[in-house]
This record gives sequence, C-alpha cells and structure tokens, in this order.
Amino acid sequence: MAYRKTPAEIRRLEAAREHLVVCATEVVAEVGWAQASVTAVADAAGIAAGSVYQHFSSKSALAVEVFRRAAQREADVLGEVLQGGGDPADRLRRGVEVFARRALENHGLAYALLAAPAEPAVGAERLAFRRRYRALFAAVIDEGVAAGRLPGQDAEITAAALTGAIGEVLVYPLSTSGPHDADRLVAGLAGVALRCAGASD
Amino acid sequence: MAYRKTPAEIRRLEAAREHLVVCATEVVAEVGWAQASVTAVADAAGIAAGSVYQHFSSKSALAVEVFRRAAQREADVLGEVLQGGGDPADRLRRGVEVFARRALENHGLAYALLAAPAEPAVGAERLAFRRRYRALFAAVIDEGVAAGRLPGQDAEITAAALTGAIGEVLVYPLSTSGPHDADRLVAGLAGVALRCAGASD
DNA sequence: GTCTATACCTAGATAGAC
DNA sequence: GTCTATCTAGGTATAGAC
Repeated sequence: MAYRKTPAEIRRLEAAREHLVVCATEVVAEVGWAQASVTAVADAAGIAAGSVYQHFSSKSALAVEVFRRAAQREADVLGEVLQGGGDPADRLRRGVEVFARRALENHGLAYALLAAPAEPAVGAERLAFRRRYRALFAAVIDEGVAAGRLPGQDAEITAAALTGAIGEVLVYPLSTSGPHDADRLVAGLAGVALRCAGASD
Repeated sequence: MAYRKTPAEIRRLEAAREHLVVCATEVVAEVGWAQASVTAVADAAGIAAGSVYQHFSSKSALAVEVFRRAAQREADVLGEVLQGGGDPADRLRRGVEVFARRALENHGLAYALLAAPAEPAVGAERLAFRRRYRALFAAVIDEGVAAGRLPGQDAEITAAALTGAIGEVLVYPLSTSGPHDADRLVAGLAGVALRCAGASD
C-alpha cells in the first residue's frame, strides 16, 4: 500500500471519473435529469451504484459536473463566434445560427441544458450559465450600438430577451423527436434575433 | 345519513376545496413547488394532511389545479388586452406591459408559473399554457402583418420568441426579492418586444 | 368528514466483504 | 477500490378511531 498514489493510479482514477461523467451525460441526454438516478447512471458506466461515491460526494455534485461540462462547451463555441471580427450584427446572426444548429443536432442534451426539469443544484447552474450567455450577447450588442450599427437600447434587456427567445423557440422542436424543418427554423430564429436587437436588415 | 348530499353540504365541500386551493397557491408562491409538500399545504389550510385526499386524488392533481387557476387568470388578462381594438402593435405593447407589471407585482406566484422547478405534471401544464400565450401573440402579429403595420414574418416563431423573451427578462428580477426599477424594466421589455415583431417605432 | 398514526415506496447514501 | 446488501430519510397515500 503506497503512502501516496502513484501517477498511474491517479491517471486511472481520473479516467474512471471521466468515463462516469461521459456516461452520465449520455443518460441525461436520453432520459432527462429526473430519470437519471444514481443506479441508472452507474449501470450505464458499468459500475456499481455505490462506486459512484468514489468519484463524487453526492448525486448533485455529479449532475452539476455533467451540466457544467456541456454548458461550457456551448458557451465557448458561442463566445468564439460572437467575439470574432467584422460587423457586430453579422456576428450576432452567426452566433444564433451556430447555437441553434448545435442544439438541434443534439436535441436530447440541449433540452436537458435548456429546459428539462432538474434538481435545484442544476437549476442554479442553469441560471448562472444563462447569465453568461446573456453577457456574451450584451457585449456584441454594445459593440453594435457603439458602432452605430444598432439603435440605442438597454443591452442587458435585449440580451436577456435573446437568451429567452432562443431557448423558447428551440424548446418545442427539442422536446419532440418528430422531424422539423431545421433550416427554416434557424433562419426564422436568426431573423427574429436581429430584429430584437434592432438590426435594420 | 342522507341518500344524497344536501345543497348545504355540497356548498361547504366546495368551499373547503376552494380554501385548500387558495392556501396551496399561497404556499407555492412563497416556497415554490418543490417545498410545497402535502403536509405544508395542509398546515397552511388548517387541515390534516390526510384530509387533502378528500378533495384531490393526488398531490399532482392539486398542483395542476393550482397552476391552471393562476395561469388562466394571466391568459385571460393578456387575451383581453391583445384582442382589443386599435393598432395591433399598440396592443402588443400594452399586452407586454400589463403581463410584466402583474408578474412583478406578484413575483412569487409569477416565478412559480414561469420558471420554478416543478413536478412533471406541472411542467406539462406549463408547456400547454406557453403554447396558449404563444397563440395569443401570434394572432396579434398576424393581424399586424395583414394590416401592413408589421413586416412579413413567421408569426409562430416571433410569438415563441416573445414568450421566451418576456419570461427570461422577468425571471431574474422575479427570483430575487431585492428592489428593481420596475418602470425601466417594463419599458425596456416593451421596446424589445416591439422590435422583435419588427414594429418600426 | 376529519383527525392521528402509520404503512409504503423511492432513491440517495453507507458498511463491510472480497 | 469495487461490489452487494442494507440503512435511512422524506414524502405520498391509506386505515381506522372519533
């Protein structure tokens, strides 16, 4: 019994934890938070329910980790597009398009992140990330206003409205497995988002 | 023991049920769905937990009734304003203003209706009512487009965006008890809603 | 019809064998 | 470290006295 963990042990543990998070994410994407019990997640990862507690102190802690990972990826992608160069209104359009496309391509996970019923800890995380999305939108709107490309407005309110609008427009398609015309939806959403910010085009 | 209930008995029963619904609504507005256990609700109504089942077959049934009553009131008020006469864009603005004011005046309940974590049955009801709000908005937008007052657009998408935008803009103020500048918020929200629909003004 | 007391179920968390 | 088996808590729903 080593006094401290060997590098190999550490790596193996981290890999196990990683595997657990990935499997849990898949379960959540498929059945939602409410049905993603510790047992279900452990089964998916091929370990015993009790072993989950080797990696996370509680079910909530695992759920929060799952949420953060996935939401962070989307925030990164959105930020990348919104903070690029060129016309702010154009960046806004592309940001909305990219966000919507990714959500539609991965409905289960997107629905879980945006709207699915979840325990309080995940709900709090969701609020936090919505604030981050909002901040990203607010920044590009402020730029557009400063550049005279968008009319004067309260960027915080517009950004919140954008966040809510995108979520709501996506939720119905996301919550059904039936086919929907993605192109039409994405174009319509981008249009309404631009109008929201007052882009003339 | 009467063969069938006397009118007085019926009235008393309905009053008791009514009282239960009202008290449950207050509890939900104060502590949210998750904390509104049968015990808590019964305590608030001044009856025993078991007696709740004299009026509702399950906790879910009671929760759904509470949600429906409150959401219906808002839908009625919103419909009243949106379906009045005069300029469609003007009606849209007033509808948003009225909805937002009422929500801000009654944050607890509004937050419960719009966003608070809830059991699946209530979640389903929430989706249903959002579709109704959306339909109300879509109707006035279609009118505005037909009258040439609003630019051509997919009214369903715009209506969904409005529903989401209003909810999101209100959620943050609603979830905090701290003071916020209601007038500024309402004006900003009305502005973004009009832009959303493409109203030039 | 309403109360008290309790049965029961679900799901998270833990203990101890291996 | 991981599994099996179990404990526990919280909350819905029910049974039986009054």
